[in-house]
Amino acid sequence: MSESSDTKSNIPDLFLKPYEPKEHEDNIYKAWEDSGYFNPDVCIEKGVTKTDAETFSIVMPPPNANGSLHAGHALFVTIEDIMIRYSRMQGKKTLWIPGADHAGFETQVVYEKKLEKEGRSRFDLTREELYAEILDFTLSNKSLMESQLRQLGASCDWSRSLFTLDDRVKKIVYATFKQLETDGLLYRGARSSNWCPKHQTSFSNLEVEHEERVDPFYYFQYGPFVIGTARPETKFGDKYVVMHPNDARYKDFTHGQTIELEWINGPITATVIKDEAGDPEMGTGVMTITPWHSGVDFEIAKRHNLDYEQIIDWRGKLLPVAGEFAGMDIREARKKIVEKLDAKGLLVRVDKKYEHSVPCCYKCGREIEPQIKEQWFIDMKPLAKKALEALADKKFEFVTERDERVFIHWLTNIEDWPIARQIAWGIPIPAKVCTDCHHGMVDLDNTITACTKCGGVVIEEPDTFDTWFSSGQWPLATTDFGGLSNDFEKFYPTSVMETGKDIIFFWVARMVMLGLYRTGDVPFKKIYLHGMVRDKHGRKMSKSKGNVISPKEIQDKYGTDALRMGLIVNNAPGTDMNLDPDKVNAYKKFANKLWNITRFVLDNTQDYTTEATHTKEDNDFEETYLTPAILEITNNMDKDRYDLASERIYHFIWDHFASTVIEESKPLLAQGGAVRSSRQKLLYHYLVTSLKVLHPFMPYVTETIWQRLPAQLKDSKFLMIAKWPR
RNA sequence: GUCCGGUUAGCUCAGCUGGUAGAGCGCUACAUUGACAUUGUAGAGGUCACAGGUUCAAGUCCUGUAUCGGACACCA
Repeated sequence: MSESSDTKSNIPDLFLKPYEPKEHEDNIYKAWEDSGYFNPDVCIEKGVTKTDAETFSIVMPPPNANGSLHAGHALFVTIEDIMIRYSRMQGKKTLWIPGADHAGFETQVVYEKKLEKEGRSRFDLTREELYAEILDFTLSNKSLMESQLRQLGASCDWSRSLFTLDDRVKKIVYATFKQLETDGLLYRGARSSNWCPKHQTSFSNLEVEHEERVDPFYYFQYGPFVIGTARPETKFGDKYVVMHPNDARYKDFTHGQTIELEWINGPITATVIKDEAGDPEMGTGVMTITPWHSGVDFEIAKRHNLDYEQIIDWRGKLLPVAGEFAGMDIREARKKIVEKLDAKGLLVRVDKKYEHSVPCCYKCGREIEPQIKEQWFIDMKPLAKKALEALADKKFEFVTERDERVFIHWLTNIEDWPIARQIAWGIPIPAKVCTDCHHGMVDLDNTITACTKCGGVVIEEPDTFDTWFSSGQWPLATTDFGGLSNDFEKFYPTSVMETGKDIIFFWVARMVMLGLYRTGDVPFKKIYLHGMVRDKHGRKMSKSKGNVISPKEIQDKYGTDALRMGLIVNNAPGTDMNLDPDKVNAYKKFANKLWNITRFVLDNTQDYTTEATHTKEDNDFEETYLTPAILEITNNMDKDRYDLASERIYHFIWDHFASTVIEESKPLLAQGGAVRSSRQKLLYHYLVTSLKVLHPFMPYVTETIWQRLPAQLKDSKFLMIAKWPR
């Protein structure tokens, strides 16, 4: 072929070797980032996006900056990047704001484990020292985490990246804290709280897991009564005996009546309390109460204005009230106390198979010890009411409808939120506490020197915020609410909140409530919740099972595009998805298939000129197959069914484009003349369309190919900003 | 206890507003200097958990059963 120039004939040669992801991904990402097109302002500046274009924005759930990204991160990055790239190709003003989470308690736990390995302990360090060490640790992890986000192909706007401890965040969080006080929605009070004796902090109910257990249930003689308990170690201070007012068995006892009886460490005086909390069906229908170490008991005590006393200290050891058992760990004391009561003839019987659920620390599994503690609480009912109204008014919606009912249920039954944590790693609570009357005062400017209520001496609040309190305001911080830029006006409410369904209460619900509270508007219009990533047999990934698959190792082996496809195809929104390396491998092959398709097309179109026109047959062919395919794919994209869209694209390219169109083209191309040039035009059209619709899913291989296509075929320099086909 | 989901090919899962089943992997046989062995062609394999019901017609809607799982709440 004398007329083909050297440069032309070299083009297919670029595709001679199989597609090797590692050779291209880093360069492609760098080219994207350098182009500035991740930033919508740059897109407008350079004429890629129209000034009056529709806006599409997502706030990224900031990954914890305390380790490597796991498969769950890879999933959310993929879903959100698909949304973002699709939106950008549709010409929308598209913004994806990345960030990093200091992840308060989570990170402190990770760091404590690291300390333990080094033979150190958090309790050897001052708060300031611990904070400084964790900050170093977090910042170095943050950059590692960000480079992993880049490798996954996240087309987010790094110029707007935010860290949850940045001043901008604190400023908003503090203002919210103050406003809550002003509006009477913040209070400090003694309440039963979930205390972890290992981690030395309290938790909200969401951070407590309930473990099903079978334990012995002991019946003891308590004066004239037989009481049942699974927790003998709390019984030292029990001097109230409670029963239902209508329980006929105990009608001879009257409320307030005192009874002398022999107990663990000698004779005591007990008082009879008639309260409807006493369940006649449970045990003997009689119980003693330990208000300091049981939320329910505390409520009973408050109703009847009873005394309460701490029995177990903050480390889980018995206090002097336990007499000879003082200082003993409760886990050990339990047996010993039963032995002693048995020796005294007070053990009536033991039911060995008592099934119940025990509250445990979600992090270490240690039994939660309820403790009365002065705590900061937010009155959630008014906030929840607004959120429910906004949902009813369709201010926002759920993609996965079944989550809506779960959301409503939780908000309807919401409890007050304890927002203080007794840990160093977090945003300090800007407040003073009165040492006399325990009144708490928000003090943003550090100006309060005496109690505003009683004039007493105040001390600085040592606790930090629950990390979800600040995270709950993340959409405000990332869109620069109250700041100098006009991002808030442009991008709030954001278009979609995409995150894991495991944090629907922790995070999503609180963002809705706090967003509404501060701005009067919801933080996002749509909620897309994904499930958990499991191993290929559907088992939860865990280190102990040894079935953890890191995104990095999958990317190294099969490429980022293949990983993304493996996470998306055939995985319906909101369902748990299983990551199978064999499936990922199938998409590695697919990338290569596309690579070779390109090679074939370029090989057979070197004499193509843009003046070529379609024959009627080819025109009809496109109308019959290509146009409906684009329509169907686009429809599924618009319905957030990326699982269906990606599968359709896969089969369109492999079964239709490669197996049918290309095969049928071979003899037609050989005919030459108008038939040949028409086919060339059709092949190009198929190729360009395929690259475009596949790009949100497999951005690297499609962009790599795009960069190697002749300029005459392209409507933009980068596929990333090319026009979505119609 | 309250609520929610699943049960479809050997494995992992799709199947939208009802019309006698699909994908990936795996398996079997054959092909191969032909854009691609990271391939092609052909094929085996499913009474769609079970029992009733609605319907001309039910994985697809209703009721119940079994079984697995999840969320929330909670106990003495």
